Parts: sequence; C-alpha cells; structure tokens
Amino acid sequence: MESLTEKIEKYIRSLLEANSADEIILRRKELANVFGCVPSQINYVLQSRFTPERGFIVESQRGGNGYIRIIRVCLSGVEDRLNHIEEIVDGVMTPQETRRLLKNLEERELLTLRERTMLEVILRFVDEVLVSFFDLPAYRRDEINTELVRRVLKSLAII
Amino acid sequence: MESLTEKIEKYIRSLLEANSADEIILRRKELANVFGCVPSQINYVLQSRFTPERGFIVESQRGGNGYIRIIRVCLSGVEDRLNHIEEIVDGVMTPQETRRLLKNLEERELLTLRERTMLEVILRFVDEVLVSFFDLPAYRRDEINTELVRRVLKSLAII
DNA sequence: AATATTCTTGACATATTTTGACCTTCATGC
DNA sequence: GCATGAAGGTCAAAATATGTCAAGAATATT
Repeated sequence: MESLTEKIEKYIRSLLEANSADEIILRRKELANVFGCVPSQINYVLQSRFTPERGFIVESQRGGNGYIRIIRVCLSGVEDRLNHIEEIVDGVMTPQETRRLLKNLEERELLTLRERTMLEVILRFVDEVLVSFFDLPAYRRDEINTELVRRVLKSLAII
Repeated sequence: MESLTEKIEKYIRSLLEANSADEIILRRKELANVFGCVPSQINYVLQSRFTPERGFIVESQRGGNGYIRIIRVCLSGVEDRLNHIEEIVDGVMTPQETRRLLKNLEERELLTLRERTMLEVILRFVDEVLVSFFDLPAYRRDEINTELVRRVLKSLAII
C-alpha cells in the first residue's frame, strides 16, 4: 500500500521528469485538490521528501499570486559538493539518521551499493569497538561515527 | 531442533528466492503474526542474520505505512574469495602493510579508487581516535585496524 | 557442573503520516 | 495608505508503525 505522501512525492517527481526541467512551480491548493487532501499535507510532503539531503530546494511565497517552487539541485563542482556535505552532515547523527542519509545518497547515485555496504560494516565495527573496549556512551559514539561519515563523504566528494 | 530465529531467517530467505528479487518489503507485525511471536523477535532476526557483513542491507521506516525492506547484495560462489581474504589479511598488519594491500587490491581491480580512498580515510581517522582519545599503543591500534580491514574485505567478497 | 552465549519476551520509547484549526504574508483595488 | 481576500505556514493531536532494552529462558561451551 502506497501512502498518500508517497503518491504526492511521485507525482511531483513526474512533473519534474515530464518537463525535463530542474524546477517546477506549484499552487498548493490545486495540488491538494488533485489528491483530495488538506493543503498542509503538501507542506508535509515537501518537508519530508524534498529536502536538501535528497537534493532539492523549495522556495515559496505567500499572499496573492503565491506559489511553491521546487528546484532540483545539481552539484557541478567540487566546491558545491563539499558545501553540500557540510550542509547535510550537520551536527551529530544517530545511527538511524546515518543509515537514512546513506540510503538517500545511494538513491541519488552519489554512493554505490558497495560503498554504502562498506560504510555500514565499518560503522558497525567502529561502534562495537567503542562500546566493548572503551564502554563509550551512545552520544560520544554518535559524535565519532558522524565525524567518520563526514570525512569519508568529503573525501569522496573530491574524487 | 530449529530455533524460531532460524525458522524466520529461512522464511525470509525463501521470500527472497521466491520473488527471485534482490529485495522484499515486510510488515513487522504481520511477519510476527505468521510465527506467532512478539514483533521485536523480528528485529532480533534482522540484527543477527541480515547484517551487511552477511550481504544484506535492511532499511525501515516507523509510523504510518511503516515497513521493513531487506535488500540482498550477495551473489554466489563466495567460498574461494573468503579463503583468499583470510590468506591475504593474515595476522596483524601495520599501516604501511595495509596501504600496500589496498593499493594492490586496487591494481587488481578488486577495489575501486573511491573504495580504496574511503578505506584509507577511515583507517586514518580510526587510528587518530584511538590515539588521541584512548592513547592506545601502536600494536593495539594495528590489531583493530587490521580487523576492520578484514571485516570490510570479507563483506565485499560476498558482494 | 559451571559458565558463556544466544534466544525470546514484553514493557516502554520513538518515528511517520494524516487531518484540521488557526496564523502570517502579500498583491491589489479603492 | 490601507483594507481585503487569496495565497501559503505552523502546530498539535490522533492513529499507526517500528526500535530499544533488559531480564529470564534455553543452548552451547569448557
């Protein structure tokens, strides 16, 4: 069973494909009408599915002639990719957040499945060492794991 | 006598076979119902049997329309390669020996440049953490680093 | 026989989706 | 200017999934 959120996500992605554009403009109310849902559902879809981590930027304007603009981000140069990494690997990530990030990066083809698997094996091993040898609390382990991911992704960004 | 965990493991594997797919999607509660067990038993099976080290990636999402997705990344004919790994990652390696091994694997096209870079960045970071946080002597760090390489290569041998 | 490891269970914690009531912003006509 | 109506935004509750953790039971190892 596909959720409403997934349907709307696919619809928006199909609009982007169809226009073979990196950008589309929507009316929130109209889109909500298409799916027979409440307008704020659209906000939820945007906030959960069209995030920078997934490679999108969303702009909007209220008031008369208001709109929602969805932009697919293209990472062209090394500089762009490094900044992007800094943006999406922000603060300290829990293992769950880390796994989700890796999944998203694979979906965007910024990581291969092998690279993702390697990283998961390594993160598990490092975590195991930190807990069983050094009895480190979860928060400290998350700090180290996050920094590891940050460094790896940065190093890959420049290749 | 087969344990519940083993039964569930076989059942999931059979689902993957049956669909001849590299991926299945489950509902934790439903699967628990099939075996008349507690839902968290499913987590135990996933954590102990469907690890990246064994060639699986597990993704999941909580909440409404939640799911558990199991991705198989393993192929057949693994035995030889595993033995080979045991041979080449023998004993404890120094950082120099490790780098030479990784370079060699890249030249033989068993690792890509990106994968080798990932590993080198990770090994350097782990070593740094072990020194600066825990003041571990060199031979202990080499043990950990060697084990890390062994695990990663084993999991890659499966893929 | 004693100890260590793995398995099983259940109480409790956390995350996601959907909906609706209420808030904020802005272009436009007067 | 400024009131108005037409946008989009925020927040919280309810429903519904999965995750975590620890204790006890079952098995394996020494």
